[in-house]
Amino acid sequence: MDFRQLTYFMGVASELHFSKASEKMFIAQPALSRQIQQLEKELGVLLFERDKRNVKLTPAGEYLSNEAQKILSQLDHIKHRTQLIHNGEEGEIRIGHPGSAIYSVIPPLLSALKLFFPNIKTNLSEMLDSSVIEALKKHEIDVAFIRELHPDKYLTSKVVFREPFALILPESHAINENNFESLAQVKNDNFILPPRNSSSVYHDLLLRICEREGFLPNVVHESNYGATILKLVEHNLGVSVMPISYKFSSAIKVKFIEIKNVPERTNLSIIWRKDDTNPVLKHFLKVSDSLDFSDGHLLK
Amino acid sequence: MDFRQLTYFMGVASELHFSKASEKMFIAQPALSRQIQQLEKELGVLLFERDKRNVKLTPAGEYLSNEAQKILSQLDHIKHRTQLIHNGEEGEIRIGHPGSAIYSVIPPLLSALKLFFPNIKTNLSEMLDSSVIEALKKHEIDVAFIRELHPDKYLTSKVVFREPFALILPESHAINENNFESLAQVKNDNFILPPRNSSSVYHDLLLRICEREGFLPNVVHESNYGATILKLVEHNLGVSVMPISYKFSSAIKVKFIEIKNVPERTNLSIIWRKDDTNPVLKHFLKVSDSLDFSDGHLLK
DNA sequence: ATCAACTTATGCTTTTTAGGCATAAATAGA
DNA sequence: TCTATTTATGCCTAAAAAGCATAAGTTGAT
Repeated sequence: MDFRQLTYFMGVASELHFSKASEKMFIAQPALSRQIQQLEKELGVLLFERDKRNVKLTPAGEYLSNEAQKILSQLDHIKHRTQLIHNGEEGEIRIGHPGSAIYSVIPPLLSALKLFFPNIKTNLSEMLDSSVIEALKKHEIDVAFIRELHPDKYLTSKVVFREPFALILPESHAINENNFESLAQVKNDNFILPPRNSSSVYHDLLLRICEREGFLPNVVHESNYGATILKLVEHNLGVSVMPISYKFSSAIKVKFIEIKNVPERTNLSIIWRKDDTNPVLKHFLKVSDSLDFSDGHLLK
Repeated sequence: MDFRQLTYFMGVASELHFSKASEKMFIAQPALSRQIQQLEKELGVLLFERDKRNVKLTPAGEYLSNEAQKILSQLDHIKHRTQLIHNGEEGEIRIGHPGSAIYSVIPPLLSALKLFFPNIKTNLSEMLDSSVIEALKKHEIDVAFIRELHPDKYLTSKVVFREPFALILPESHAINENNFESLAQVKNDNFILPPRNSSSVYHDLLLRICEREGFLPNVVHESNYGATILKLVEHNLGVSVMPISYKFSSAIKVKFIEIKNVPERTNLSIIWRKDDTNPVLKHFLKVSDSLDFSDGHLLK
């Protein structure tokens, strides 16, 4: 049973006339007759009752024509969707990201993606930098945002966003936007930071700044999650330094004071498998290229 | 896109290895490679990523393999059911019948049909003899039970059941099983019968009997429907003569007295289109042939 | 009754497609 | 570097499909 035969069968079934059907399908009538005969022979089923004058469907033919109709249109549909997927216009992309990215690049990126590729689904997983590499290699995600880059043979990455740090203070803290001048002013405060091993960027950059200011921060609490750190600050357990995009996290009773007049910035990079040929990824990268994540642009 | 190609594609998709797949499907590996290439070319879609060492599905190939799987098994199913229908083991038969047949041949016939052909559906339409011929010719029904035969070029019929008449009396009537001897005893009663034009059998047979007994029945009500006649008798509006199988209609307050000692009988025939090739009909006729509807057998 | 018109089936030939074999090309691993 | 492995390509053969001519059967008109 061949799709060609099935198509021919549908032609005859709708015309109930071999000659007319053969014209419509641009083949000679004997060829058509024989294809139908073959189909009937293969099935062991008479599909048409024909005398020399009239052609009509048998009950089995009736049934087959209904079902074949469905199958053929399903097939068209599948063909079409396969092509969409090939072109990357349909599909899913699984994105790993640090919590902070939710406050910066992710919203405009998803909007743009939806706009240009309405049939691409996204699947977001918040994860720590330390899990991202493994998740990519295990094919658990297709692309990720990451703050800290480790060169890797199988991965490619690109910086997409660069932002200053902010000093995070409890509402009641004496320092504010107006009287803040440098980190030296909090040299005696307790600090809450991510653990050194899971995220060396903050540490190293912060240490560099502090070093210039002539002190070492006294870390009394550690947490991997930005939201947790914010809560601890809110409860007066210390101060912190975080990417300024956390300002948009609607954290309450906490002050964000941009640390200006220092060169240090934190990067957000996008990272993916070098050999990933999924066309959806290409579109994702294209869309993220097209957006302007330049410093501050998204932080208004 | 060809059914064969899809099957080959599924073979490679499940093995992810052209050579192994080709062995499993008993064709040479180059032939298989080429068929996949053709499919890819036709779709304009890369289905496998192959380097010289590994073969894996692209996202589009992944999608297609899921869908093709479904399509192929659907197709198997359809093939099978088409064959069942061809063999008459599946399908529907639409049966026209007079109300009375519900009390005689229909129950055992449907049971037997269900037993031997569990996938044949039946569709019963109660109709008057006068509608049956037209309904058959319009293909509204496939077969019918009928009391009165009119020879017809396009129809074939066969008597399947023969039964005596019964005298139908209201419960209060003086005559009963014991004192009944002949119809002459009700010669002065009012009669309720079907109209002469719609069903001449009762009339003609009844008139023949009455004639022998030396009277003419006085018809005061007419109805086409047995159930109606029984109701009228129940309400003391007259007496009637009907096929004895109405005894099983659970009519209440009505007496059925078999008219013995007369040769007249009413036939129930089965009738169908001579040229009907529907295999379900063949089975239906075979089953009805196999049942013993001999006089009285079903009337215990 | 015969003939013309029409419709599907069959015989034969050509064209197209599929499949096989040998082998190239490429790559991983010893 | 060599071997084993695996997919792709060239070329030929075999099978299948399609075309053309025409047979065979049926209907309806003259």
